[in-house]
Amino acid sequence: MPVKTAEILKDNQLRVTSCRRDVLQTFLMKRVALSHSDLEEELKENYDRVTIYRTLKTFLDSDLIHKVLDDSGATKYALCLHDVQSHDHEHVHFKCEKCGQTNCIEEVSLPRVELPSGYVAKEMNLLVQGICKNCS
Amino acid sequence: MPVKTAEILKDNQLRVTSCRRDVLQTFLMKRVALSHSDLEEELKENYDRVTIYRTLKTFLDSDLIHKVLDDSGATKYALCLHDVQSHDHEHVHFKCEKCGQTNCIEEVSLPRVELPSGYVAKEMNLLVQGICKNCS
DNA sequence: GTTTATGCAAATTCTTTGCAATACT
DNA sequence: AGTATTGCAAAGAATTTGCATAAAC
Repeated sequence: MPVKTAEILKDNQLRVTSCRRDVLQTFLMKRVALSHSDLEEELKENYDRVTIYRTLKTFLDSDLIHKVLDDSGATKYALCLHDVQSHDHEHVHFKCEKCGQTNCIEEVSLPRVELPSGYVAKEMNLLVQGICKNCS
Repeated sequence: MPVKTAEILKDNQLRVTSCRRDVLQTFLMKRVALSHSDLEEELKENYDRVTIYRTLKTFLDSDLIHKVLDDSGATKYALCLHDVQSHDHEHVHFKCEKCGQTNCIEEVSLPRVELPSGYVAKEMNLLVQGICKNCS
């Protein structure tokens, strides 16, 4: 178990617990958006369902993760580690219809969208669905 | 009760029932994305919760409505009536942080996004969050 | 008359809350 | 030692399924 996870938690003023480290580690390894049930699947031997819910909430509050839009109904989350210089509030995600995985596309930045007057945009999320690199 | 709803249902090879007409009518009147519970709120005197779920599923299968992305966890739906000449698979929605309403922005078309090679896009959904025209 | 939709009951799944025991700093 | 986190039980939403009745074609 790398120390990296402990450092990330400390950097975010969070107590270092093994559940938090393991959840963080799972995000780092999988590198795709994960739902609560994905994490539960992965970690249910070790941690209670409720603890995983609370861990996600804690990470969300600390902006360590963010919600990833999904049309499946399940709420998914992804890490936010790369956000300091890039645009914090613009996310492009790709969801593959074959393998079901959703990942952040970092190579692409969201084009400016001109909204009708009166609208103030604070955050933009683009979800592209189709076939991913691995499945095509 | 306008006949319009019956025609729309027939055009989509669906049986004309009063629940379907009322759900459709609600979408036509409200002109914003609605969740199951929004509809239940509106129609609970008349129809069972389950029937509304099934109506939504039927409409979804017929492409009469589509899912609207939302980061609140609740699944929202919107009508797809304007889709013949416009781009069927590109939706821009705006969710207001003040009033909570989500609506389709028809004035804006989604700019082309260049994906890394290997990716095939079939559908794109942009969710913009901020303050809407009415609340600003 | 045949097929499809509805309502009700009940089962599942998803998420949250309270509280005592435990782990972190 | 003091504070925050965890696990367990249980409550509360959200969603699905089965089946008999009712409505649509």
